[in-house]
Amino acid sequence: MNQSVQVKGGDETKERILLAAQKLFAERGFEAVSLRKITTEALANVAAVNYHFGSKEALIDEVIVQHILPVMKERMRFLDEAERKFQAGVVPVEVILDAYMRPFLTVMVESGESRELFCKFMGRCMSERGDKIPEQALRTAQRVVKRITAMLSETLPDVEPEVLSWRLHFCFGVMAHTLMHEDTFKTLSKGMSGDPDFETTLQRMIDYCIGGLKAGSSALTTRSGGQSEFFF
Amino acid sequence: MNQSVQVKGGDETKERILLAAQKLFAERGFEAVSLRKITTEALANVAAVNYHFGSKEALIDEVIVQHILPVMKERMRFLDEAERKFQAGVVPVEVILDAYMRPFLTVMVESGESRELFCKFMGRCMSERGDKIPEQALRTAQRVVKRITAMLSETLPDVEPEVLSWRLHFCFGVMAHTLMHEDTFKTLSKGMSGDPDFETTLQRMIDYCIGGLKAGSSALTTRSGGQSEFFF
DNA sequence: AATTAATTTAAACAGATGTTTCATGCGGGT
DNA sequence: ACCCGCATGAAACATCTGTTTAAATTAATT
Repeated sequence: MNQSVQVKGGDETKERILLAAQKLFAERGFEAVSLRKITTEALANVAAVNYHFGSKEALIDEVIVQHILPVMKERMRFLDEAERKFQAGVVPVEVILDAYMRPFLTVMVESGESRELFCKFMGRCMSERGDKIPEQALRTAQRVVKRITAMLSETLPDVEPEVLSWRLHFCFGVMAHTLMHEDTFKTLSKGMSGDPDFETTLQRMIDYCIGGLKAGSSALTTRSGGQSEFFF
Repeated sequence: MNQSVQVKGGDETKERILLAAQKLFAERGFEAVSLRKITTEALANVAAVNYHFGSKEALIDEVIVQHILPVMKERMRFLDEAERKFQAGVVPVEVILDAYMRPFLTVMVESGESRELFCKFMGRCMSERGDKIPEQALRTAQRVVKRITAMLSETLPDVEPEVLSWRLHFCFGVMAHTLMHEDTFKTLSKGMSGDPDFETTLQRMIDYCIGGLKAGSSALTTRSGGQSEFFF
């Protein structure tokens, strides 16, 4: 029994690098952060990155997967729960959207990460890396989106499939933009209302997206709802 | 009669650089494109950038201003038109949103730029440069957003100011994400419907955003609507 | 035609980039 | 004890980054 023997300290270096990378990626973006900055922050050697991960690109992929997979799994869990609860009829839009967006909150909380860093990182994943998600995360993401699309079209049978696909992507846009700039938006609410927690932001996004998904459409119809390459 | 004397060919080099920069920025992002790649594409010397613009950052700013200002002016024009037309009562949401989003289309058309490049460039402006718009464009952008916010709160008096501010930013998100990934989304509609033009995309965004702006909100209220630093 | 200014060029700048090499240290296993 | 696989470290790799220099070229003015 010796498969990957790191009984004691093991590769705490690897962990430190992953942590530093996530922080710096969140703050400055994937392209903008150099390996030196990462390894300095992680108190490690430059070569350690290529030793443990193979390349910068591979490091990026691993940080992304490590953050996205839990979100996807949580989404699946919420969707399961929703379908169990509403197995009599269709699942309401707000429940689907909640299952889609809330995981960001739950995963953030249980990972104990700072809200700002987590949000920015996720936002960057969507806006800077939306078209090159690592294979591993991609498959899960595809399953989630397919499932949500299916559930939504049951709940909103009046919305044409193609229009629904577009509107779902609009929901992505809302999320990506909001996560990215959550810290900036908080100044939106710096009256006496204090620091609105993420729960408030979440609810605002959901309210808005419900309205968007249910909206009437002004004629202009085309056929066939496809699937794009975006899966956050 | 000699202020900035470039009567004939003048600074066509400057133009070529601006054009090449805009193209490459659209394709790969601001940080990712080097001056060498730009000057090679523009058939110019590397030093030409620093000669004509001063620095890479200044070049970026100029490309952005050059693209954003026309959009802002067009928005103002549409808003004027709308207020003239509806001076009797309030301006409908769809008209405000149209005035806000359509300028992308009109400016794109009259500048004769490729749709894909134009969209991606604008999308990148919003998602990568949202928090550092050059001063010149910032002032105009602020005026536009202030005005739209004011008009919207007249049209939707039931939506609290703070909620409305958030929802307007959600509209930004929809636009940014959509512009960024318009080319990808087009595969969404590659049934027999052919290539949906931007007019269709525009209408879909507007429909969705109308729904979002008008949406009911689930309790959860706080006070005071502020203004953030985002002005696209 | 001579002078001046504006533009373009090749070359070099100092520093940063991702990656590789090779020597060193550390740990348990037989 | 030895050895071996794993992990680290300092240094060098070649290439690329934005910017600057100073000479060469072009164009406009007098």
